[in-house]
Amino acid sequence: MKNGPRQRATIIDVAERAGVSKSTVARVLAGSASISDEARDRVLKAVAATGYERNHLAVGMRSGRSGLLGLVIPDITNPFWAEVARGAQDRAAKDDISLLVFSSDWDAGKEATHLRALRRARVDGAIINPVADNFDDLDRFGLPFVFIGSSAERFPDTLSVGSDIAQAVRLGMDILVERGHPAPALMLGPRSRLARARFLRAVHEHCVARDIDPEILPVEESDYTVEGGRKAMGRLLAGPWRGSRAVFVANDLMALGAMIAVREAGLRCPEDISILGFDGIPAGAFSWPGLTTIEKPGRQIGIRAVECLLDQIAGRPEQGRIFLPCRLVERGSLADVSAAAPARAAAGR
Amino acid sequence: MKNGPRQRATIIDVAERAGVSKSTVARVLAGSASISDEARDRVLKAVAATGYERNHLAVGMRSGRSGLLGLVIPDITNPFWAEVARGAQDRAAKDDISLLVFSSDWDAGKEATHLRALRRARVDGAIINPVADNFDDLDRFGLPFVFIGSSAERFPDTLSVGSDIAQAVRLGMDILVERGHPAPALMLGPRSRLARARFLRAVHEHCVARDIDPEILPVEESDYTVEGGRKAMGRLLAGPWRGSRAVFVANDLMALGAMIAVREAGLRCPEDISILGFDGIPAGAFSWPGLTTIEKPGRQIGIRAVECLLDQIAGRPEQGRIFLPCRLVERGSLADVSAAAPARAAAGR
DNA sequence: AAAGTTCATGGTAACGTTCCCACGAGCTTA
DNA sequence: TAAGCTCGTGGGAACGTTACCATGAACTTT
Repeated sequence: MKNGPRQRATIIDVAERAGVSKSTVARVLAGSASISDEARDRVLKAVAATGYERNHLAVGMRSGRSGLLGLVIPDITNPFWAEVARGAQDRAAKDDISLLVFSSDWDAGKEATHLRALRRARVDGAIINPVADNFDDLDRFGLPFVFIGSSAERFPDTLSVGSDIAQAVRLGMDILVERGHPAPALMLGPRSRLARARFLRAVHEHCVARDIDPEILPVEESDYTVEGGRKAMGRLLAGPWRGSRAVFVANDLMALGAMIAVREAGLRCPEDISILGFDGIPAGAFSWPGLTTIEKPGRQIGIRAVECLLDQIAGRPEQGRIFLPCRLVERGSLADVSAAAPARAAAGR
Repeated sequence: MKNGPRQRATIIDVAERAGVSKSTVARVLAGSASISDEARDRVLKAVAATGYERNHLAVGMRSGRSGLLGLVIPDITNPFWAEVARGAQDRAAKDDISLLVFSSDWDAGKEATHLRALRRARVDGAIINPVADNFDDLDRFGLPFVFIGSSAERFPDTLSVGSDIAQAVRLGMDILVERGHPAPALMLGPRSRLARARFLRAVHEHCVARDIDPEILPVEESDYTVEGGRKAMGRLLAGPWRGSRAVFVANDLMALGAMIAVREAGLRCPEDISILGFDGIPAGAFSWPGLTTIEKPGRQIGIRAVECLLDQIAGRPEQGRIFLPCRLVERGSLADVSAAAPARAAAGR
C-alpha cells in the first residue's frame, strides 16, 4: 500500500500551524535577520511537522530565478563531455541548483531546439559548447551563458572555459624530450578543427625555443577516430622516418588506432614505437600497453564553467577566457631512450 | 553590443497584439478545437511577431505539471549510465520534457539529497537507480517513479526497467557452445551484487537444459574492476583446467583485466584463451584483440524508462517489471575451436 | 416560435511564492 | 515629552499561466 502523493504543504499551512503570517515564514526560510527567536523556532517546528518544501516553480515565477542551469554538450555519451557534465553537476548542486542536460550531436538544428527548451524552462543561464558557427541563435538566446570547449574559439569576445592546449603541448614535448625523443612525429586531426591550428602553433613555438627546425618533424593527419589513427600510422611507418621513433598524437582515439597499426606492422609499442596521446579518455587505461597521454581537465572545466556563469548571473566581474591546465598521465606507451635512461632505471630499482 | 535580455513577451502581450483575450491565446497554444480560423491566424502571427515563448514555470505552477523529469543514476561518467541518460534525454525531448540529471555515487545520503532537490523542483516524476536498501526515502518521495538497473531487484513490487540477464547469459552460453566451448570457466562479481545470483542461476538453467553438470565449470570471483579481473584470471590459470579454454566474464572491466593477465602469462587471446565479456563498454572495442561481449541495452533502458514513467504519470496501465534483451557484440576475443570451424572458415572466404 | 444545443469567446479566480508597504511597540534623541 | 528610529510582524499585490464559468450568437430540435 503506497502513500499516495498526498497534498503538499504550502507556506500558508506552515504559517497557520506556527500561528504567524506567511511573510514571517518566508523571512525565516530566507534567513532574514529581523525575526524573533520564538517566531523562528515555531516556524522551524511547523516546517518539520508539515514536511514543507519550497515550491521552486512558484519561487522562480515570483523572483525570476528558476534555480535551473542549462548544459548543452555534443554528447553525454562521450567520456570527455560526461566528465564536464559531472563537474558542472557537482558544482551546481553546492548552490542548490539543478542542471538540465542536453546533447546536440554537433547539430546546429538540435542546438537551436535545445536552447529554445532552455528558454522556456526559464533557466537562469546556460553552459554551451557551440556548434552553430554563427551567433544568431545565441544572440537571440538572451540569457547569460558561458561557452566551453575548443569550438568556443570562434567567438573571441565571449566568456569561455576550455583546456590550455598550448600548455598541454609544452607538457607533451617536454616529456618526449626528456625520454630522448626530441623530434617526434606528429599526428594531427582534420584541418577543419580549430584545435588543430592551436596544437600545431604550440609545437612550433616549442621547436623554436629549443632550436629545432619544425619542418623536420614527420606529420600525418586524419580524423579523430580509431580507424583514422590506424591508417595514418600505417602511412607514417611506410614513409621515411629518421631519429627516435615516437609519435605525438593529437587525439586519444587516433592514438589507440595508431597502437593497433604498430602491432599490425609486427612492431611493438613502446619498444619500437613510442606513442603519446592527447585527451585522457578512460579507454586508454585498458589498451596494451596503457596509453600515456595528456589529460584534459574535463571535470574542472565543468566546475569553472558553472562558477563563471554564476558570477555572470550575479553581476560579479567577469573573467573573459579561461584556459585550464592539462595533466600528464603515464601508462607505458612511451619508451625512455635517453642517455640517462639506464642510470635512471638502475637507480630506480 | 549585445541585445540585453529585454523584457520577455507574455501571453497578455500576444493577446493585445492579436486583439483577442488571453483565454483565446491559451486555447490556440493548447491546440484546443473551438477556435475560429481567423482568431487562430491572428494569434499565431502575434506569437511570431512578439517572439513569445510559454513560461514553463508559470504553466507548471498553474497546471501542476512542470514538464521536468528527474534522473538519478550512480555516475554519469560511467559509460553505461551515460547511455541510459542519453536514451532518456532523447525520448523526453520528443515530448518537450527536460531532464534533471543527478549522480548519486552509490551513496544513499546523496541519493536522498537529490530526491529532495527533485521534489522541490516539482518534477513530474523520476527515474531512479536505487542505492538505499530500504524504501523510506523513496516511499516519502511521493511522486511517480520508475526504477532502473539491477539494484531495482530489491523492490519486487515496483515498476522497473532493466536488462534481461537470463537472456544475455543464454546468448553467451549459446555462442560459446557454437564455438566449441561447451563448458567455459565463469568469472563472477562479488557475492553482494544482486546481478551475480541471476547470472549464476541462468548459467545453471542452461547447463541443465544441455545436460551438463554445472559443477564442472571452473569458477572464480572478484570485484568489478580491471585489477580484480586480472587477479582472478591469474588464479584460474594457476588452477587445474580441463577442456577448451574459454572464460565467460560477468563484467567487461574484469574481462579486460583477464585479457591482460593472459598476456602476462605469456599466452595469447583468443588462440590460447577465449574471453567473453558482459556489459558492452566502449573500451572493449580498443583492446587487443577487441573484446567480444554481450552488450546491455543502455539507451533502450533509458527510453523505455521514460515511456514507462510517462504512462504512469498519465495514469495509463502500468507494465510492472520490464527486461530488455541484450545483444552479442563480436570483436575477436573468442576463438572457434568447434569441429565445424575449418569448414566454416573455408566457406567464409 | 419557443426551447435547447453548440460554438467562439471573454472574464476572473486560482496556483505558491516574494516583494513592498504599513503599522504598532519599544527605544533613542533633542 | 514629542519626534524620529529600529524591530518584528502582517497584509496585500504581483508574477504568467490555466481552469472554470458566463455570455451571446447561430443553429437545431420539438
